[in-house]
Amino acid sequence: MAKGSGLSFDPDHTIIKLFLHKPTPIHHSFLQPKTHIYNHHHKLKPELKTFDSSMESSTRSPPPTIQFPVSLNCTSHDNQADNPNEKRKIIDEMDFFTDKKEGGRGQPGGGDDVEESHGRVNLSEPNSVLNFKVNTGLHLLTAANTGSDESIVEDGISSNSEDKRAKSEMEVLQAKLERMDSENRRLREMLNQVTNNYNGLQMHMVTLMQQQQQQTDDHNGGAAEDHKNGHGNGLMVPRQFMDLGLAVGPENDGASLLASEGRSGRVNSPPAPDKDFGGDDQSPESNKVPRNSRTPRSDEQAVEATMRKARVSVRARSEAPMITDGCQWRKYGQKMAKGNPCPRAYYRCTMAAGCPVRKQVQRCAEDKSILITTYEGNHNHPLPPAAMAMASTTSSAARMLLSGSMPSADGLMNSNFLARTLLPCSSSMATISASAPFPTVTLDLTQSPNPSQLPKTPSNNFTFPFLNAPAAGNAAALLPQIFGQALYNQSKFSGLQMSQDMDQGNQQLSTQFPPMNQGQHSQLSDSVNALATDPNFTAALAAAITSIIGGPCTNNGNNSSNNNGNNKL
DNA sequence: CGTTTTTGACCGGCGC
DNA sequence: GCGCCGGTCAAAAACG
Repeated sequence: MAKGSGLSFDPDHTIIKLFLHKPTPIHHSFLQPKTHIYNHHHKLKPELKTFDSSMESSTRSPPPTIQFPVSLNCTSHDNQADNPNEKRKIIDEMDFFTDKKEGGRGQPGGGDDVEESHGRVNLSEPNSVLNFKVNTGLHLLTAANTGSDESIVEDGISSNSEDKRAKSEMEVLQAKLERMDSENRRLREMLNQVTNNYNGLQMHMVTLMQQQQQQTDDHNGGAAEDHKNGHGNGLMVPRQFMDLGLAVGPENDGASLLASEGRSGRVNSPPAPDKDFGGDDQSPESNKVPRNSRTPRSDEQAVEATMRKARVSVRARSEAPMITDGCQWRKYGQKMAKGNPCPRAYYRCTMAAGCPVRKQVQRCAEDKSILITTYEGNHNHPLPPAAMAMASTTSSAARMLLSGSMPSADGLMNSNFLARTLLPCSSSMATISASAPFPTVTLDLTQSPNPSQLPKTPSNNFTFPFLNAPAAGNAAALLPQIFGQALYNQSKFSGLQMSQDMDQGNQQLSTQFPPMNQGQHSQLSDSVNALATDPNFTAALAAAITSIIGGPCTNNGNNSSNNNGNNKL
C-alpha cells in the first residue's frame, strides 16, 4: 500500500473537509507508553474488560462512565451545601437561587424557568428583601409574565392575586412545557422520518443490488445458483453489511468475517499472519486469491475481502502519540515507512480475542502535528460508547466507500458522489481514494472550518457546537456526527434524487447508498440519543438542518460548557 | 510476575 | 530472480 509516505493522501481526490481544528491538549495518559490496560485473551477476564475499563483508558481524559453529571451535581450541591441546614433554610435557598436568576422555586423545571425568570428578577429585586422571608411572592414574581402582574405583586396586595398569578405562571410554564414537548415530538418525528427514509432507501438498494447481482451471477454462470441457494438473496446483502458492522458480535457474522482470528485463541501472537488486515480467511491460499480472481466462492467473498481491506484514515492534529478512539490497542510493530521520517506504528485491537481491527498511526511527513490514524477491519465485539463513535464512523466511511466502489469499477465517480453527498456544505473533509491496493477514506480533521458554513460559535474551538473536544482524541467523537449527518445528507439527497433519477440511474444509485445495518442504525440512534442530552443539541441540530437545507447558519454560538456531555459518545 | 513495548527478523507482494 | 517495501512475528526488554 501506500508506498512513499505510507498513508499518503492523494491530493487529486475529491475532498470534503471537516473543520475541526484544534490544537490538542495532550492527555497526560496519552503520553504514557503503557496505556493498554490488558492484553489478550488468555486472560480475558471478560467482565473486567468491559466498558468501564476500556473507556477509562480509551477516553483517557475523563474517567469511566459518566462523571460529568456527577461533578456538576457536586458543584451544585456545594452551593447548596453552603447552607448547612438545607431543610430549615429553604427560604434562604430560594433567595440564593432567585438571585441567581433561577426561576420559581416551586418549579423544578429546567431552562425555561431560568429563561423566564431572567428578566423578571430585576423587576422584583427591589422587594426581594421583604418578600424573601415571609412570603413566596418573590418566586411568584419571577414567574409572572406581564409587567402588570409584577407591579401588583410588588405591592404585595392580595394573596388571591398572587394565587392567580401562581396559576397563570403554572399555565405559562405548562404551555412552555407543551411547546417543548411538541417540539421534541417534532424532532423525533423528523428523526423517525429520516430513519424511515433511510430504511426505505436501503430496502430499495438491497433490491437493486440483488438484481444487479443476479445479473452478475448470470454472467458468471453457475456460481449464481450457488449464491441464491447458499445465502438467499434476501439475506445476502444485509449480511455483507452486517459483517462490516461494528461490534455487537453476532458471532456468526464476526466469525465468518474474521475467520482468521477465530482460528486461534491467541490474540497476542495472531497466528498465521493474515499478512494483511483482511487477507485472512481460512486457507493460506485465500491470501492470494482474494481480490482479483473470482473464485467459485464468488462475489460475496470478494466483497467481503474488499470490505476488510477498506481503510479509513483519520487526520487530526494532536501532539499525543495516538488519538482517543475508545478502543484498547496493543502495539505490535513499528516501522519506518519510506518517505516519512516518522515511524509508523501498528496497533491491534485488544478489546476482544481475535478482534481483527488494526490501525496504523503515523505522523504526517509534511506537518508533524498531524496524526494520521488508519483503521482497518471490523470489531467482533461490543464496543463502549466511546469506541462506538469511531467505530461507527470508520465503518460508515468504509461502507460508503465500498458501497460506492464495490459493484462497479467506477469508483471515482461514486467517490465523488459520496464526497459531495457527504458534506455538501464543506469542501474538503473526506478524501476518498479508490486507488489500489486498498480503498481508503481519509477524514481530514485538521482543516480550518469554512466560516461561512459554520454555525457561528464564539470560540474557535469547534465547528460543531455540541462538541468541544479539547483533544484530537475527542475529535474522533465528532466523526459519528459528521457521518450521521453525512448519511442523513445522503439519504436526503438520495430521496430527492431518487424520484428524478430513478429511471436513469437505478443501478448507479444502488451503488451509492451506504448500506447500513441495523446495528449501525441503532448505534447512530445511540449517538443521537447521547446528543439529545447535550444542552446544545438543539442548536446543533438546527445548525445541521440549516446546513442541509443550505440556508444561512444562524445558530448562535453555544458556549462550550458541554464538554462532558460529549464524552458520552 | 504479568503485561506491554521494542526491535530485528521474516514473509509476501510487487516492480524491474 | 532480485531487491524494495509494507506488514507482522516474536524474543527480549521494560514496566508497574
